[in-house]
This record gives sequence, structure tokens and C-alpha cells, in this order.
Amino acid sequence: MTSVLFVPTLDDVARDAGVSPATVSRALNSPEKVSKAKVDLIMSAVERLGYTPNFGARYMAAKRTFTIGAIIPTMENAIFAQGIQAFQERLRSKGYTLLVSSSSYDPEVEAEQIRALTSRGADGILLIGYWRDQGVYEFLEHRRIPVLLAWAFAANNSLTAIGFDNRASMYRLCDEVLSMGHRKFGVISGVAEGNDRAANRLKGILERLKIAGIDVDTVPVIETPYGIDNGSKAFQEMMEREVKPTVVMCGNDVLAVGAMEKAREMGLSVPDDISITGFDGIELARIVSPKLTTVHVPHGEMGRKAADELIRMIETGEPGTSLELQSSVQPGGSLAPPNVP
Amino acid sequence: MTSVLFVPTLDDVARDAGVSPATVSRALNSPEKVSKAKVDLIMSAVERLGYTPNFGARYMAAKRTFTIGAIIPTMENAIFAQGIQAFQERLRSKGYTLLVSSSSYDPEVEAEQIRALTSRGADGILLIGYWRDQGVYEFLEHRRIPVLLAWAFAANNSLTAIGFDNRASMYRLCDEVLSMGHRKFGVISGVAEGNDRAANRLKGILERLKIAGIDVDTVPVIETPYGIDNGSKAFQEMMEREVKPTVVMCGNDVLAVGAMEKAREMGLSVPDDISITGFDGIELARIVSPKLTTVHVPHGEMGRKAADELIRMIETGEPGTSLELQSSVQPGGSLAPPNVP
DNA sequence: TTAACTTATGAAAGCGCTTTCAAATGATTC
DNA sequence: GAATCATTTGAAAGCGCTTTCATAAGTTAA
Repeated sequence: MTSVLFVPTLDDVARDAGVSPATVSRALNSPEKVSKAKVDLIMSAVERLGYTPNFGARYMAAKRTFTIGAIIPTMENAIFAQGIQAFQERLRSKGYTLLVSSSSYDPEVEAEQIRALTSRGADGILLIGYWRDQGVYEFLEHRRIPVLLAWAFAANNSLTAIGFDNRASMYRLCDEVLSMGHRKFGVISGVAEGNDRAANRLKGILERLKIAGIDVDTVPVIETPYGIDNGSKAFQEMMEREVKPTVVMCGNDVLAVGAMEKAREMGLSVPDDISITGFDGIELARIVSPKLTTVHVPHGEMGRKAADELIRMIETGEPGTSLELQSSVQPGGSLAPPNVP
Repeated sequence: MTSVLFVPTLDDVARDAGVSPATVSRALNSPEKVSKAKVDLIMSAVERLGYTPNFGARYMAAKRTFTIGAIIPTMENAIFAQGIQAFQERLRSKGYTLLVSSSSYDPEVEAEQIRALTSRGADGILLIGYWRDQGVYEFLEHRRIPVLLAWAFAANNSLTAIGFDNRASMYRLCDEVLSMGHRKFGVISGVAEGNDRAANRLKGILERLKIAGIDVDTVPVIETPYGIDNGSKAFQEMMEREVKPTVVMCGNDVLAVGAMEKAREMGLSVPDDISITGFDGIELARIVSPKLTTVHVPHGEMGRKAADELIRMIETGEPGTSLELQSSVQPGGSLAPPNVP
């Protein structure tokens, strides 16, 4: 039961409706320029034939596809999920389609995806964080493809970003931890190389500790890719060392939850024996017990604002305006004053 | 510092290399048809000019884009992450680009995304599960776009699928639970309407219970969207009822983990006071304590095989071959015999 | 009624690529 | 050395759309 292969084109619609292709095109893209009667006629022909525009052709003729690309480092865990979801919903409500790729934290792959997306006519692109080869930015600038960065914000950077200050956010959380009386820290960080978010979070901790008069060189820091398992492994490694910390600050919630589970497994009570903190404020952080003390990031707001701004850049051709969003410390039971034995 | 807007075309490359556009096209797409000397000449021109093909034009001329689309119900939790990651890696290794959209479990949105992806020239499409409006399949068949379904497998269905039998998998897990001696069941299912995976998992449980002589009508079933929080809420609701189950079987790991956390919060010990099971075998299931008894699904294998088969369908034009993968019960500490008081 | 605008429509060019077809070149055979 | 065949190349058509430009039709003003 194979149907006849006939994919209707705009010309077919025109013929069917008894008008010219130009009129069909206008009826579809700017109906206010076409008489009401013809619009109706054309729309019913579209319906009848099951016409869908060919975006390749549309792109060639108009250089517009109403498609926006986003490249995220990973889909493996939920750190980007909520923000991207909000981003997509907002785009959709404004008539744009979001296409997502993931780069597995590999700069080569990311560069390739960027080329793929622009070759396929993306009107604009969302990327995560700042750090990437300068050539990538030159390529995009050269092609006049609007780019917006999210999940990070740096005041003195000319690139358009809508995000939060990872360093300052972690700095404030560290404040909180210090105010509880902790002096013996451990850090489980994401891989900082090539990842400005991870690097800045780490920096935020170390800067604050230095100011607190703590010898930063003695603070154990383990870098590991985001992942629950990796958090567990890193925590175990850290607790097997000579000097044990009273608090372990983790680069994100996923690592922190891994650490918490390992602590439980090792018979350590959180927060009585050890405090643990996270970053991101994903669902997971609220659900573990005790709740994770973490940094709440306004994912939804970030996604929506990013969508609005990127569309504005695309439609006006103006340069983008960066926006810093505020994060906040989200208290949970996983952080408490250290137990002085 | 704005650079001049000059996006080189294939014609520019041809001019630069002193050959015809046809030769450039061939050098790019089937270099074996062009003399070695010219290929080198052309490649260095490509390099020098920073040429990237325009896929819109390529699609128009050749109806091929080396792009594959996948539409997954959600990115909010990790249930599809691992499989899609494997799918993407395999596609990439074969020269295809994966573009992902998420439908938020909304059939309307999914249909729209399918149209969007085909309009943009996807060579093939990956969808999750079977159930969707017949019109969608007709549309795709009519356009001759190969479709492959994953995460499900039904023997007597003509659609090509690479996945596992959700009903049978859950049936076997239920076997296991029964063999522990449980007779009082509770079920926290995903929303079954419009979701064959959720519906079949539920069916698997109820069928098995019926055979075990349990009055299925008395088994409490709560349907709720996948989400840790929702699992927690559902669990609480279930435990507040008159008759309390000794085991709660959940539609996936995310719900199960939510249930486990709520149990802990309510002061119920797992598995002493209550057993809990999941489905999927994601990282989360291994990391909670006790480990979750769940159904292990071969995500990676499924992703890779799906990529291979979809590419085969695209490149040969032949109809696809379905493949059933085997799931297995993954034992964890969350399931134990009921405590007879 | 006619001039002066507006508004609605169509003809046709062109976007950047692939591919068919024909021609040219080179290699092989008798 | 001519005939045959394989290989390499280029000219040109065409994919489905948008948009400019020109024209036709409908309004308003004089």
C-alpha cells in the first residue's frame, strides 16, 4: 500500500487556488498584503493538498528559516533541561523552532555542530558559556549569525550573554559555609579546562577561602566530569585522605548528590559528620534527604529571556544586550556547622 | 570591527580553484570521480575561503541533507539521555548530524516538530514509541521519510522499531516481586493515555497480578507524569490510603526514586517497611540507597542499532527491519520479601 | 470625468547547489 | 595508427521559494 509520491509545492497550491505563486507566498508570509478572499482560497488549497513549505527553498530565497539552534554540552543529566525547556517553549510561542545538539563537552564537536546548524540555516544560535576557540566567534560574526550565550555572565565581555555570575554565586555560597564555622574544606569541581562555568565556580570558592585566611593550597580539589557516579567516586577518594574536610563543596548538584549517596554508604551522616553543598538547584537537590544546600539558578527565567533577546537580535539586526540574572543560596539540611569532636 | 559579509559559495570556490562548479561539487561529494590533483586544489581553495556548503541549496538539488531528526518526549529527566547520546555518536561517526526536539509529551507539538524536521530536510526521523495519530504516519509515508521507532517493540506491527517489550519486561519484574511473596501491590504509573510505553508497563503488571489471582480492581494505581517530585507525591498519597501495599511498583526510575525519598521522609524503611521498584536502569537507580530494583534497558545498544538501521533505510531505500532487544531485571536492595507483622 | 493615489496581483529573476548529458582527454587494444 | 573504451571535466537545467518591478484594478479628490 504505497501512496503516490507527490509532495505538493507552492506552485501546486497556486495552480489549485487559481492564483500566482507570488500570491501564495505572500498569503503565507504576510497575509495582510493579500485580499481576504484569496487568503481563504489559498489556505483551503493548502489544506486540501497537505502543503508544507520547503525550508531549504525558503532559506535560499529569503535567508530566513525561523529555526534557532542550541548546542548544549550534555543531555546526560538535567542541568540544562529546565532552561532549555523554557527556551524552547518561548521560541515556539513566537513561531520559531528549536533544534538542539549536544557536544559532549568536546570543543571540536561543538564547532562542528555550529557549522552544521548555520549550514542548515539557523537564524540564531544559543551556546552555553563563554570559553571556546576565538575562531568560532569569528566564523559566526562573519556569517552575521546572532549568538547568545547563557548559563554565564561576565561584566566586561562584549559577547551577548544572559546568565549569572558563576564565580560570585559560588562565592556567596562559600560565605554561607564559612559563616557556619567550617574551616576544613574539600572541593569536587567539574572539569575546569575549557569550561568557564566550572572554572569560575571553583575560583569563587578559592577566592573566598583565601580571604578567610585559609591556605588554599592545602584544600583538596578533585575535578571530575559531571555525573552522579563521578561525584560518589570523588567523595570517596576525598574522604580516604589523611586530613578529612568538614564540608565538601561540589561544582553542581549532580556531583553533590553522588557525594551524598556515597557518604550514606560510608556510614557518614550528612550534615552531622560532613556537610555537602551543590550548585544549580535542580529537582534532584530538593528531593534528596536532607535537602541539598545549593545555589538556586533561575533556569526558567534565563531560558525565556534568552529566547526573547535572541529573537530581538535576529529580527532587528541590532547587537544584543547582556543581562545578569541573580542567583541565590538555597538552604537545605545538607549544610550545618561542623561537629567539633 | 565588523568584517565584510562575504559568505563564499561553491561558485567562488570553483573560480578560486580554476575549475567548474560541477567539479567542486563532485570533489566534495564523491572525490573518487575527480582527479587527485584537482581535489587537492579544490580543498585548499575551500580552506582558504572558509567555504561551508549551504544545506538549503544542497537539499533542493539533491534531496539529501545528512541530517536526522529525533523527537523525544522530554529532556527534563535522563530517561532518554543515554540512548540518544549513543544514537548521536553513532550517527556522527557515519557522517550524519542529529537534531533533537522535545515534544513535552504533547502530540500536537510532536506533529508540529515532525513537520518542522521534514520541512527542513531531515533524511530520516527517530520517534519514541508507537502511539500517535495515524495521520502522522501517513504524512511520513507519503513523503517517503524513513521513520524508526525506539524504546518500544511490538511483534505484530508493521512499523519499524528497535526496542524492547515494555509489557513483557514489566511482567518479568512483577514475577520477581511475586516470588518474594508480595500480595499487596501499589502502582505508580506514568500517564498511560497516548503513551504506549507507560500503558504497556502498567498492563504487564496487571496481567501478571491477575494470573497470580490478585483482584486487580483493588490494586491502587496512580498515574502521574514522570518526575521525581511526582513520584514523591504519588507515594505519599498511596500510603495515606486505608489499605497499605507492601510493594510499590513504579513506571520508571524517576518516579521510583521520588517514592523512595518520600518513604525515607515518612520514616518508612526501604525495603523493610516497603519495597519499591523502578524501570529503565538509569544512573540514578544505582546510586540511591538501597539500590533500586529495576528493569535494565540496553540504552546504548538501542541507540547504536537504531542509528545503523535508520541509516540503512535511508541509504538503501529498503523498508526497515525491526529488532527486539532484551531487557533484564536488575536486582537492588529496594525489593525484599514483605515483613509479616 | 479625469488625475492621482492605493492596493492587489503576476511575471520573472535568482538564491546555491547537484546532476545529466556531451565533449574532451587519456589509456588500451588490435 | 586507428578504433575502442574508460576517465575526467564543463555547460546548463532545475530544485521550490521570495521579492522586485510592472501592471491592473479600485478609491479618492478635484
